[in-house]
Amino acid sequence: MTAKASSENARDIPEATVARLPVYLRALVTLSDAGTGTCSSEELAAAAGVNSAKLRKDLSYLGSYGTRGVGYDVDYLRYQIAREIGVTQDWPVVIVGIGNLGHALANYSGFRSRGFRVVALLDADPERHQEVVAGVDVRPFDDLEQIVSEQGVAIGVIATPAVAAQDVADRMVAAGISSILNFAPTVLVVPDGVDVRKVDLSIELQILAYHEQRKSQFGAQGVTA
Amino acid sequence: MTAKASSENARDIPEATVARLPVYLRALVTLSDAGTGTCSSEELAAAAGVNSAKLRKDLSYLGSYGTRGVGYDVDYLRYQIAREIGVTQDWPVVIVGIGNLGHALANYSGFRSRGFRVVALLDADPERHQEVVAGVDVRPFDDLEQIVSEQGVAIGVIATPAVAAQDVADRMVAAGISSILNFAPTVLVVPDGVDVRKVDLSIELQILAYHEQRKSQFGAQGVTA
DNA sequence: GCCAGTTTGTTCTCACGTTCACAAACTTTT
DNA sequence: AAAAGTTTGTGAACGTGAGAACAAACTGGC
Repeated sequence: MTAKASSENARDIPEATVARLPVYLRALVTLSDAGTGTCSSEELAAAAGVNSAKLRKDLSYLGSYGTRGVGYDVDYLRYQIAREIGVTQDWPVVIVGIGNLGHALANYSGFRSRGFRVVALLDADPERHQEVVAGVDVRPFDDLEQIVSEQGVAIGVIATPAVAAQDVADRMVAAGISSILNFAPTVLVVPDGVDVRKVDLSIELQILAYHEQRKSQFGAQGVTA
Repeated sequence: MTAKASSENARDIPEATVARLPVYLRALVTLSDAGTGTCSSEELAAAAGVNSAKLRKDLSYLGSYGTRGVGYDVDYLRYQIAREIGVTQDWPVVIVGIGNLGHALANYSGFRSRGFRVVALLDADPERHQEVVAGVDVRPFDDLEQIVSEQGVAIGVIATPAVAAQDVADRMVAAGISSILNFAPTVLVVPDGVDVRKVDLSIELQILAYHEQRKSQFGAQGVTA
């Protein structure tokens, strides 16, 4: 903790905005594919499922890419957001844990088409090392370090059982990975400088259950997210 | 939009707190399994990966379940949180779309053990109707209405391709489902009173990519979530 | 060239969420 | 029984996010 390291940089995009940029990007891709050349903040906001004031404010953090009285050029804005997120070039990704979920992730076409390339599938179980999933063959977990350094991997995905997740994370960090997407239902402890995002299926259901329970208690009351 | 329907109820738990309750619950289950009878807010906070002041404030919305100078009774607090979330009894759930991801979800043991029961797997493709996944057989999507009404299903999971998701959601809502967990990369439009939560794999990766890109630009600076 | 219409970018205000700090309430020791 | 030590529950300060509202900047018609 050297000092207040922040705020030297002009562009400080709020976290809430960063989380929405990929949604806008997807909406823009859809519009572009439909042949739309220009769109207003109102249209794009509708496509992204947010309110237009919020959309305009979010976009204003990136710069002034719209034209007053006209709207946004779809392809131009699409490129600017992709550049800001950093998905104009591909990110190599390793997936560890090739169970049911790992299979699904390896086969998910949305990764490839959105700036990510699965360069390796790793599993500790030797029985799986013969398998080929989505055109990539499953390799021993011990190959991690080699793959990470050779391919310059910065992002790792953990799809192992909960008990193994922390060990996998430790090895990933030691190997040089600095961003982890964790599907295992565990809290990961990582050093400063390493980002972790978690996706927890049962937590999402539990949140729904909470609201569902309340709906049935009193008059219906939705929290349409 | 009839009126400001809120605030008639005493217990109004903030959304941010609701999202963390399942995390606390999981930590408590782990502690309980390890034989721990009592824990302080500091310990539980560490296990849940949050700061202890936040934990205490979150718990205070539920009531006063701790003892000053002592801490929390693990099993008692566990029950109270489970009751508040509504997972003391099982919720029947239907999963629509039995592709790779649907398979993974159907096999996910974390649902069953955390208050959810997969009562049906539905898919529009007749080729899949012979399959049995995780002990449940795959049935035609058209059986939705019957299953929902017979089993009293309130929660639906969408694991279809993006193009089908909105149609599935519409059918679910019409059949009486009022909470949807959406894995398809689309913005769903639903009536008031229906909750939607979305899990988007590629968006999570894109958020990581954004931070990763900034790390390599300047001095390392983590946003350890 | 001016005026009416449109749409962005931004300011202001309010609500929500986080963290600190401490009094209240309990246990243990003397 | 009083004092010293713990730990919760909460009030108050601070920071972040959301939405309304409007000025600034553009287009197109006359």
